[in-house]
Amino acid sequence: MTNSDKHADILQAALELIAERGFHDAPMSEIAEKAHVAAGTIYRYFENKDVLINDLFQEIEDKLMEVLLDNYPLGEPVKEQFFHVFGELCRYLLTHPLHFRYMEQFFNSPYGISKRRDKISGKATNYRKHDTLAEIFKEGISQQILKDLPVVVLSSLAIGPMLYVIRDHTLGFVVLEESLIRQMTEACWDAIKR
Amino acid sequence: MTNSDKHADILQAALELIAERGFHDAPMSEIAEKAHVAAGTIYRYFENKDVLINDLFQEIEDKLMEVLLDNYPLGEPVKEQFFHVFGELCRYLLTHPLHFRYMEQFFNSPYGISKRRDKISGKATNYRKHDTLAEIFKEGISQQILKDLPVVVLSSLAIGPMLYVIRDHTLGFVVLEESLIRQMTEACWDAIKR
DNA sequence: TTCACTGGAATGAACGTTCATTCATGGCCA
DNA sequence: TGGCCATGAATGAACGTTCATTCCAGTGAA
Repeated sequence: MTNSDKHADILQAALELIAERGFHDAPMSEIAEKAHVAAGTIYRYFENKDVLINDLFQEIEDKLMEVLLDNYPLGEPVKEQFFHVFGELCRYLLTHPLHFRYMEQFFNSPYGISKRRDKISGKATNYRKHDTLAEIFKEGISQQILKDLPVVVLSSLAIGPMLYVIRDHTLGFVVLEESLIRQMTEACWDAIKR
Repeated sequence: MTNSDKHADILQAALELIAERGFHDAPMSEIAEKAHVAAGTIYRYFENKDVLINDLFQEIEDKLMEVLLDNYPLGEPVKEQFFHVFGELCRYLLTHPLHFRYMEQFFNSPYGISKRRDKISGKATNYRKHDTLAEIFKEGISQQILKDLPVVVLSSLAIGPMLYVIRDHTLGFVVLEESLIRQMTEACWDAIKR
């Protein structure tokens, strides 16, 4: 194969292994094997495992943001914006279960926690991406459409259930068809609307 | 100290270390050190690390169940039962942050996932404990008080947000005072009520 | 030939677990 | 009472394994 892009191959292999088995059961040797590359080769593309893990996170987050901001109903009512983001996010995660499971692992690990801490304290190294959902909530609160609760709490009320259910879906505990997604979205809206 | 209970000491040390740093950053050697015990001694009390981890989970779950079932408003309306369980759970987790963080780690790991799988498929090894919350939801659905959604989904809608917010609380991202808890409980009820 | 890239064996640190040994206690006999 | 022994809990050095990372010989395009 003349056109091999080892950088991408390695990321893909890492994604599959880590999403399925977790950070600690995804040895570099196996990532290498899956990427059809030798163990040492990985280190030509990524300084070490931590960097690989963080790069992969960044890649996924970028893709996700792109999807969320595509066709974004700017200027439309808050409810519409919420349904757009919620729906797209849900659809994306359901069609990309590996990305979902990877993100879940990431946020439940020290990697994700420190990233989150940076973000909330405003020390994000990454300015181009503003927090879409937080903006919607602030707007909704000031328009008295949403309950007057801290943004972090509104986020949890809206997104928390969805993430749980998607997890149950990827684990095979529920089947999330379109109508169920709609009902859930409504229920989450009920939870945050005033 | 004549009255040392090494079994309990080891569990406590494991709890603290694992809750703070995760399963994979809690070596047996350090658990031993923290419990003021030699490495080998742990193996007199627990067959191996997996057993230690599962025993600790069981202990915490038992304590939690005891709290939830204490003063349980049997025969009262569904809403009342829900508020009781929700409130007690919330209070318990907030006053036992180590237990909360441990459970979180556990459920986000292969340990917890297989446990959950057993439970849902009815293969639980542990018959004495019925799933309180699931019972409430089934009752609420049949009385047409709650939305007609799968129990797993209702659970996520009700409990998901709370767990997220408590996490943010233990990480210092929000301060959960009593009024905020009440507002959240109401919001969760809004999400599941018909 | 040169040189950037690759493969995969080698390295060393960290871990869970084992086991030969030590230690502490309580019962027993003189 | 005082000395001895039996029991089994506790110890921690050592072992085997796994892993991330390094190193260097080999390869092929220019």
